[in-house]
Amino acid sequence: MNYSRQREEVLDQLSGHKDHPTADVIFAELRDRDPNISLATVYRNLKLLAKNGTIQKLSFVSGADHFDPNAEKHVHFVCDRCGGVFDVPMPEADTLDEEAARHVSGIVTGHDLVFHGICERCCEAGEAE
Amino acid sequence: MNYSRQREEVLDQLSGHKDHPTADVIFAELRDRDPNISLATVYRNLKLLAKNGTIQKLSFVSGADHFDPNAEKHVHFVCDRCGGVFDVPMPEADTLDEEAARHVSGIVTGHDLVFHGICERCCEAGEAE
DNA sequence: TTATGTGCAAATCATTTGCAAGATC
DNA sequence: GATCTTGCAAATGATTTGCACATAA
Repeated sequence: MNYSRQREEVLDQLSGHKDHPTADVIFAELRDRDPNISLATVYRNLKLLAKNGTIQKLSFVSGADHFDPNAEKHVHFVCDRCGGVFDVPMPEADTLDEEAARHVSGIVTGHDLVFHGICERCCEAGEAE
Repeated sequence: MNYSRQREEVLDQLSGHKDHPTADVIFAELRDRDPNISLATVYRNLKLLAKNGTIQKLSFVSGADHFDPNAEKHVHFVCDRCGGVFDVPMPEADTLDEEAARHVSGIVTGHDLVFHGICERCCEAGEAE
């Protein structure tokens, strides 16, 4: 894989997010810095970075895919009000695959665990009304 | 909601599946019985049935949405070889929301838990090679 | 006979791809 | 200079929608 300025910008921009944005959010933000960057390039690089294990693609939210700068598998939380995707530190989830293996007749290789609800920020915004 | 033959057919066809098919699979199957049914009608009725709680839409598999004739929340298993989606009886998952609430600063209302792996049938097919 | 539901085709949204031009090694 | 990457526009796949016609209550 050759170096590319655009790829570095994409990774850079994604890394600055604590929520896990979609490709078009990254694209819109990058356009300010680099008005010529194209959406296709953002998609291509996010895909590439996910494939080589630098980042992680989150496909479990309905609608567009989200991207997580942390490639390690972990638990997520989706706010059903604002659509934001956040991390959940939850070590209890580490044993889930072994538990599932007892209930499944095939081979279990991993899992996705995603909680839904209302994030702190949206809860506060709701109270203020 | 009025009665409609097409809606009944859609529910009927979905209910006959132990895996959880996509809209276009249902559509292709129904075309045999009812050559005039349209894909839009299948989508409309699946959406309607999901909204009124008769069935459940599964959006966590990448690619097209899958539909589950059982509207009760439960654990799923996705075969990464054949793409099939199956149920996993796993009572341990019932306490996950309470556990997550301890790690999340917002409100937790539910979760999706999906295991990945190779289903029994694909395992057997693999051995036979 | 009014509200709903249908079929079709066109529209929309997310994502990918072909291709000629530009950047990297 | 050969290979990789980009930008753009067109293509693709999943899903939705507008509209005139058909059906249910």
